[in-house]
Amino acid sequence: MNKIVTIRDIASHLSISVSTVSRALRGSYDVSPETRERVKEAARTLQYHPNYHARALARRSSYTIGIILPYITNYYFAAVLTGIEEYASRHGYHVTLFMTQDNPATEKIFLQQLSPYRLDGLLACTSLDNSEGMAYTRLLAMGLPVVFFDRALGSVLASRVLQDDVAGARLAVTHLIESGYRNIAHITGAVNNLMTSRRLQGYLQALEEAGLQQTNEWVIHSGFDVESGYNDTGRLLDSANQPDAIFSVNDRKAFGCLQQLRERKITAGSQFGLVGFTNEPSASYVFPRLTSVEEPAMEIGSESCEILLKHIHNKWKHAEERILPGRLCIRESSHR
Amino acid sequence: MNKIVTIRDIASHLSISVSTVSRALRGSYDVSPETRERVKEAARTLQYHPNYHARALARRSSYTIGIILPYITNYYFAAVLTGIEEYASRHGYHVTLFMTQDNPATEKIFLQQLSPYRLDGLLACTSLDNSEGMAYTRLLAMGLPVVFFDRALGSVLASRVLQDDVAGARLAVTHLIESGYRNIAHITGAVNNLMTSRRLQGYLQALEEAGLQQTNEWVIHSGFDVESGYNDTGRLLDSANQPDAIFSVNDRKAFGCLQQLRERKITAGSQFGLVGFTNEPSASYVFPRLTSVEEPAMEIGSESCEILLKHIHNKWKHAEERILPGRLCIRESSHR
DNA sequence: GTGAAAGCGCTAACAT
DNA sequence: ATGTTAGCGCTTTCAC
Repeated sequence: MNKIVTIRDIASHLSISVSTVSRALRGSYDVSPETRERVKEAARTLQYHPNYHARALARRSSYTIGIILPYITNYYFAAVLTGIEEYASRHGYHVTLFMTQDNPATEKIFLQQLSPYRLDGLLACTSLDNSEGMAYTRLLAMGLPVVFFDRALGSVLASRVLQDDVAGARLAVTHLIESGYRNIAHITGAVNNLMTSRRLQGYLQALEEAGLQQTNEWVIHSGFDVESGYNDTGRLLDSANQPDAIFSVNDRKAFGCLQQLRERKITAGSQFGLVGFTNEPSASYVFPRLTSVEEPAMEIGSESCEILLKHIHNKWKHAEERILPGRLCIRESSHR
Repeated sequence: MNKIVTIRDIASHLSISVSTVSRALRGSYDVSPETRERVKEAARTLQYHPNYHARALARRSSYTIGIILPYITNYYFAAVLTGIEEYASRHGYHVTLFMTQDNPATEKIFLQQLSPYRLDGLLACTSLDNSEGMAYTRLLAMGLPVVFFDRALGSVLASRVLQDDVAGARLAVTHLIESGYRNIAHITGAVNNLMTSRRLQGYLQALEEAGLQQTNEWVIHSGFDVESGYNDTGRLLDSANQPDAIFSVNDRKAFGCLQQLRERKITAGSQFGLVGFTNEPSASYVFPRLTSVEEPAMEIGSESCEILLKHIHNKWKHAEERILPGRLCIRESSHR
């Protein structure tokens, strides 16, 4: 590495003191316009580049936030992260990424490495099976602001940004009802999962509001993937009490559902209604195109980052919960 | 923020010197097992957390690498980034993310902020319209190792990891030919784009190898999105000289193609052959399921990170180019 | 408006 | 094997 140009070099080059250079460089107070210009000019010609670690050390703040999330190969998280990065970088913050692969052990390891001496704040989406918030509580106690997004630990007192799963699910199911479907099943994830239970709740509410009967038979809990959707739909269609529509907890399961329907020569969007959740781009590539509840992924990202920065700047002292509404994107799969 | 526990505190608590503590803490040489244990014990009880910025300042190395890329909402880049993050964190490196939105101006701004005083290395995928590599050359000259992935600037002498687009395209087209299709068109991106020209080259090679005639009519340049695929396919099917198969430069265009075929009641996978490129997950959600050339996205990520770390550790002095092969995933859309 | 000086927390010679 | 010490580059009182 070549010799490093520091503010000291600028100072001696200009025969002024380092403190003046320091002040001039971040265009701050108490420095005459002329000196400021001379300093900036010198910085340019000497090819000065600030050392962020030195700054972070002296200032005890690094202008860097950490993001903990399961993965980014699914559209939803990629969009959330995009929202975060965009907001953060627009406000002068950098973003370090920690991908847990949805593994609580990996998450824990990351968490143990972190501290306020490294990061100004943390945005986290916990692993699915993570139940204990100790590591987060420790970080908060050390003075590191934490904001949860999408998934939050109930045991940890921190701000959180979630989407309105209940309302979204109600929207979806009400739409199916209005389209003329009456026997609406719900395929969803594991029973103890928070997202599962919220979307189920919305499903049940919608049925109730419409005076439709609820049957346990029509609620199938399994995985969140395409194959589970395929299998769940198979089970429903094989049962004596066949539904004529399905509300799927997410798009991926809905894609599996489409496949199953296709194999049975059941036309989705006329004989059979289908609505998904997430509204990933592929929802409009499949056939028939999938009606889906759009999750406000980018907004979740940017709003959680906004809250985090407020915490960092000490604007907000206490935890806030923000719940963002979704929006129904109506396509062919829910026609009648 | 609470009072900070430093190695000095541990030292005085144990009545030993800070250097011993420092050495003991990163389990290094020249420290007796007993002291090491006592130090680690004290660190735990005193709730010591290392200050990475202080360390980075003293060591002139931050164990952090930067990633510049256009976006992550498409599957390919998300997978590459996953490969990078996984490799990096497994080797003790952290990853800071810079998303350019494929905008050269944004890219340039990021690049100007960066320096070896902040990062140990940089992994970059340049914006599509970026032609000038000055900023990268400057960084390299400052001693910051840079490795390009997926897209590289010809003008910059740095290592790069790319996929074998030519071979992949040849694979795709040869497969169509072997399936019995003879009139194979190619829908692709802008003429001056590097990916476009490489995949086109593979397409032409395959035709030539099979002794099939090449027609300019059957090569359509437009955008990379679904809609372009839809439109391009429309043009081809409206032309006097109709193809019976399409090799699409990517999956998204292929999805548009499927839509167009569907509207015209042309059955892909029997009347008409179709192969895409990328093999994103949705390739197997659509109907008929899309045959596609799988891009080794994760590997591109991990291998570029591997090369970068070698540069950082000064193992490799000069630039290396690595070209990874793809693999054809055969599904229904290319049957006959 | 500008300067001197004391750190920020850690590392790495060098000495012992 | 352990200690002493001089920084790493920047910020920030506190004087003037």
